[in-house]
Amino acid sequence: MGAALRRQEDEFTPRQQQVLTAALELLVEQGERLTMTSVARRASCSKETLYKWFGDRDGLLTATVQFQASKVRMPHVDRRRIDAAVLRASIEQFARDLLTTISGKVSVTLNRLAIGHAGADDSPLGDIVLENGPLAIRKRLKPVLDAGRESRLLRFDSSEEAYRSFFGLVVRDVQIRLLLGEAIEMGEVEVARDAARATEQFLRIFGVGQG
Amino acid sequence: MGAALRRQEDEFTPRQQQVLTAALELLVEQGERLTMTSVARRASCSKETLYKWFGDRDGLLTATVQFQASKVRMPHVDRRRIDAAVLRASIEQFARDLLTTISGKVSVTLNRLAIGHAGADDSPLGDIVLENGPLAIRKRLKPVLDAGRESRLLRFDSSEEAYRSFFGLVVRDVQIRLLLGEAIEMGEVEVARDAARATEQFLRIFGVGQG
DNA sequence: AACGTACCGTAACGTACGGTACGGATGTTG
DNA sequence: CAACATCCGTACCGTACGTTACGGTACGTT
Repeated sequence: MGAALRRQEDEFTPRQQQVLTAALELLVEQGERLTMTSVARRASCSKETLYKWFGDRDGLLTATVQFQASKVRMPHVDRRRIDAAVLRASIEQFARDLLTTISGKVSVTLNRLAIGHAGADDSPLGDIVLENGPLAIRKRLKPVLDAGRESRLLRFDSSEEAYRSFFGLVVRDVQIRLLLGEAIEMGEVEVARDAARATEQFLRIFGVGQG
Repeated sequence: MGAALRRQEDEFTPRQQQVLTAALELLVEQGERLTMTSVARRASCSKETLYKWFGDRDGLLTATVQFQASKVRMPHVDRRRIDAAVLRASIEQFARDLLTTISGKVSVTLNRLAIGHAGADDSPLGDIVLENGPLAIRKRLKPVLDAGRESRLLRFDSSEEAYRSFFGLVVRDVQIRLLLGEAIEMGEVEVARDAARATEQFLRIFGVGQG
């Protein structure tokens, strides 16, 4: 997590945040083919201002991703005492959060953007997106997993490995299919069902006793 | 699986295959920003020929993806009789295949390409890539899973659902991290280790008895 | 009132690249 | 050889878009 990856929300003036919001909208609507002209028009600002504030097109895109990342504030859950029911509920909640995040339009759009840029230049978009999405949830989940282990409810060697299996069980092929353009219905019902199933399976693997 | 998604290898003349190979190389090297000129130069052909053969840039890219897909011939495994050891070995082999495929440079490149195009136009690239990668493996794995169920070695309601959990356990966050540009070492050793772990976990969830 | 600053709107520039046209070389058929 | 097809090499066209330049306006400061 380099200094450039996280950025405080108040580093952007309100007017700049309007511009970035417009850019994000256009990104969701049109993807990578947004033009500087379209952003200026949507945000009712001049192109000169865009270039003064963000340097160039890449700077605008980077700022947009950072802006979005700065909006995601994570409540920090850290439980010392925990029982089986609380543990299960916590894990299931994280599964819901993760699924909701990655199936959202903004997430799909920004992941597409970062993936597109990962091939060519060495822009920091990939790191920012990675840091903002899965890794953020992982940071929050880790103390829960550790507490579960200390309470003899979970068994694993590395919380890193446990989290990655959790990620796989929750996300499965949903993310890649969404990125590839498949129209998958992921409403509250589907998210809840998948989260419950993933939690069940996770506890089957890492839970102690009958889970 | 529409007719356009699969294409026989011999639908392309040898010279055309040379051109497509060159295009694939450039795609891996430079990603989406390959130009028609660069393809013509690399393949020692004229741009006019490119347009005559493939229509336009999108047609060339589509043909390239189809060409790559046509090269992946899958041996069809279909076992009627099966025991626990064979089942485990088969599943583990599929896990290795899947991991090897998705962590390959060509796979990463073509997935990036298809994801980039999924945002804007409705090009068939996404479907082709999906069909060629995970779904191809799924088709091969399904009879094995079914045989496992019939032999009372596995328990699941839907083989579709079982496969998707298998996919998640195998791939985890590797694919998205690769797509986002992270340099993950995935040699034979890592693939084998991950495949063994995923198989273990899969059997823990879906296996009957102590697995 | 005068000035500087910040910003909008728009016109213009430069260029990269998709796509087309044409000449010439090579090979094939009759 | 003649006629024709295929395809290479290259010059060229049109356009979209990133980037810059510039004139005009609103507003705060002195």
